[in-house]
This record gives sequence, C-alpha cells and structure tokens, in this order.
Amino acid sequence: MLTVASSNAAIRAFAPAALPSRATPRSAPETAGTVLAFARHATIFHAGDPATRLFEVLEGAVMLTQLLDDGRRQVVEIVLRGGLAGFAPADVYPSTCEALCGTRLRAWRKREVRLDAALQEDLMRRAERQICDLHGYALALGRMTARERVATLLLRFAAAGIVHAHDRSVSLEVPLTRGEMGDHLGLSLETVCRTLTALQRQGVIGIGKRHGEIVLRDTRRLRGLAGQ
Amino acid sequence: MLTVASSNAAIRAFAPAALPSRATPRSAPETAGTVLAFARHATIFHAGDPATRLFEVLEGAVMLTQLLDDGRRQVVEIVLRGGLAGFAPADVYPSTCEALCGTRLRAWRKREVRLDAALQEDLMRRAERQICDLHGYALALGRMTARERVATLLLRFAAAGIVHAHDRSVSLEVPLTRGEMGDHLGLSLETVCRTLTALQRQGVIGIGKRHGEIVLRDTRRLRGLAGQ
DNA sequence: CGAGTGTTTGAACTGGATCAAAGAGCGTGG
DNA sequence: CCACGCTCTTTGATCCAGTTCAAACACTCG
Repeated sequence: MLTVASSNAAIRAFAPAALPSRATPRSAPETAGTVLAFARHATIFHAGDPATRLFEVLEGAVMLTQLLDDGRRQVVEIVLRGGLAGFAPADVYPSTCEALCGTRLRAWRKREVRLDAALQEDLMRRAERQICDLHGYALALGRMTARERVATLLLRFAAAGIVHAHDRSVSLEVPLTRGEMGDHLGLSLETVCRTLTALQRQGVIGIGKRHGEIVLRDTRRLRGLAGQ
Repeated sequence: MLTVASSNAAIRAFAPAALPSRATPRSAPETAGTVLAFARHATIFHAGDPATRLFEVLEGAVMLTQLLDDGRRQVVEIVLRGGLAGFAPADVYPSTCEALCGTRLRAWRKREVRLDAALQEDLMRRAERQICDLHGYALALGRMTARERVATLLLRFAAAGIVHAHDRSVSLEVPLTRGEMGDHLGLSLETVCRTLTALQRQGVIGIGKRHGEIVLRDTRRLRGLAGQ
C-alpha cells in the first residue's frame, strides 16, 4: 500500500516550519536553555569558531561537516531530534554545523552545563547514545556496500519520523541532496543516485518528484538490505 | 636518525606489563572505581552482554568491534589511555571490547556514575573528546585514501606514546595485527600490508622484525601524507 | 624442529569513482 | 504566464584504487 499523502507524519517531521528565512537565529537574550530557530542551510557554527555552546536538536535536523584541504568533504554526523551538536574537546568547534531544514535548537552555555548535575546526566545519556550511533556509522562506512549504506540511511530517517510502525509503506522527506547523502555515506553523488534508482526499480522504494520525497514501499526488504 | 631502543617511551606505552595471562580480570570486590587488569586478547565484554559498567583505559589499549552476519568485521573504535569504553544506550553493550595488549582499566557501575556529579563531569569531558575523535575517524573512513588512513592511524599511536615530540624519528609498538588495522580502517589486510611496505620503501617508516614494531623515520612527511 | 599464526607479494578482478552530458524542479523577473 | 537561469538529478562510458584469491615466507612458541 502506497502512502504519498503529504500530511504524513514522517514528512511533517522534517518539513520546514514557518521560520525566518534569514541565516541568523531570532534569539532571545542568552539564558539557560535558550531556544533558537534556524532555516534550511543556516550555519549554526563554523569549524574553528570558539566553542561556547552545546545544542540539542528539538525539531528538524543538522549536519556536522569536516573538510580536507583539497575540498573532499565528509558529513561526519547527522543529528536528528533529541541529539546533540557542538561538542568540542578544545576551545574551538572541530566541525561546521548546518541546519538541514527548518530546525529548532536548545542552546546551553558550556559553563551552565557544568553547574547543573541533572542536566549533565541527561546530556551524558544523549552523548552515550550518540557514541554508539557513531560506532554503527563506522561499521557502515568501513564495511558496508553502497546499497547497504543507502538502505541504512533511509531507515534511520524512517525511524526518526515513523508514527505507524506497522505500516508496510512509509513516506519520507529526506532533507539531504544526493551530494550530501554521498558525503555522509562516503560515496559519490552518482553512486547514491544509481543506488536509489536501483532500489526504485526493485520496488523497494519510490522516488517522488518533490525534492527529498522518498516512499519506502517495502520496509521489510529494505531492512534486509541494510543488514537488519 | 633512527630510534630502535626498546626502552623508548612510545614502546613502553603499549608493552604488556606483568599481567595474569588468564582472560578473566583479577578483580578486587566491586566498589567505586575498581581497577582491573587484562592481558592481550582478553575480552572485557561481549556485544549483547548486560551493560552494567563503564570503563576508563588507565594503561594499554582496547578495541571495540562490531560484526555483520556474514562475518565482515569493523573495529569501530580503538580506545587509548584516558578514553572510555562500555557506552550503551540500551541495556546491553552494542560492541565487543577486547584488550589489544596488557591493559589496566578503571570500572564504574553505571549507577555509581549517576550519583557522582564530579565524576560525571569528568566522564562527559572524555565522551566529548571521543565524539570528536569519532568524527575525525568518519572523515578518514569516508573520504581518505588507504595511505592517508594508515598514516593517520600511525600518528595516532605516536601521539599517544610520544615523549620527545621534537624527535624526527619515533619508535612505536602498534598492538594491532595487519588484519585488525584493516578492520579498523575499512581496508583489507593486504592493502594495509602493501601500504606499509610502500611507506617503508619511501623511507617514511621502518618495519621492525618484532611484532608491531614500526619506526616513524620522517614524522613530518607522515603528517603530510595524513593531511596534517 | 614443526605447527600455527601472522605477513608479504603477485595476479586478476570489480565496486564505486570520475568524467561527461542531458534532463528536471523551481524560483525569479519580465 | 512564460522564459531564463540555477541547482540538483539522472544516466552513460571509462577508469582505477582497493579487493579477492593464491601462494610463499617468517616469527614464535611448545
């Protein structure tokens, strides 16, 4: 059964809400747990900026990118709702952070965090999850084929947006270009493209005409392709 | 200038100390911050084990591995002195943890950690560093060539063991087989082998006869190969 | 000394990259 | 409303870095 209805919850999860289109956040004066809003493509921080704040994704998604001198780029992490961005072992951010779609973030000053044990415990739990996710990501980058990587990514977005988990078919709004997917999965954009097309031909997914619209037609098979 | 002296600090950093050769730790009764010792190849925990403890590497090194059904393996993280192992978002460990050489660990019960704000702050700082290291690792897996990956790994071990940073030449005891390096770097063991041989032919490194002994003859050039 | 594990090297193959070019949303301004 | 330009996507053809298969070699330890 096909679900293309644009009112699908999975779509809403990443759909840009009514947000200012300027790149700068409309920020309240900075106090504990300030909530900020960013539009698609807005930069939250640049690699090399002084690392003063830690962010939690409340809605939407951000990507963390790192560059090599010759321009090779890796999207080293995609942070979805509930995840944290802004970690820095030294005094500057090592990656650049960019909103993938309309996104709301909660920001804490690093100093504040240190004073609040309960907050710290909560953040620690999130960091723990993120470390384990990064381990799974390393497995994907190091040992999975292009098809397995793409399937894994689609399932990750599905998991973040699913309401009716028993549905066989789920419609997603993946807020990444083919190039960004490639840069995240360690593949060329052409390979991502070909892989998605192949999955479509096999009836596993459907590729919508709207930007980023992908329908998971057979999540069971997709899960099989991803190695469960 | 060549430094092969086995008394080199970089070697000592990973040399197995006098440790019990049994796989089980000689553990004191479990209280806060128990220190445990493991011999090379000892398993600290298996993927799927109930996740009750968090470990800090005091001396030596451990690796975290993950398997795919068909036997493909990824060493998803190598944890050196000061790093943490045992993160688990759910109630079981998602990876297997194994000592790479004689290793001492400090173990905390997860419950204990929650009660100790100072400890938690310290662990959070370590987790933060690890997340950023994992981001750099993703860059390596996703966008670096075999040579860059191998160079990066060697420099990481050098950084962990260096005493005289101004030395042009550093002797390392890398506690990994070619296969383990490959499984960490997303390469076949043959490629690791060939890459190391090529680096040797170019005079960048020397490969000792003892297991794991590698001499960095030109760290500047090696750093160049790693993309700094 | 002999078995076992790990390493090295060679030869052939291949998954994914690269290069190239055409096609398709989509906003923008006339 | 259409034409234009932009960015993103798709598809094809060729290439190559790294894999796979295979076999010899070398430590290490009982």
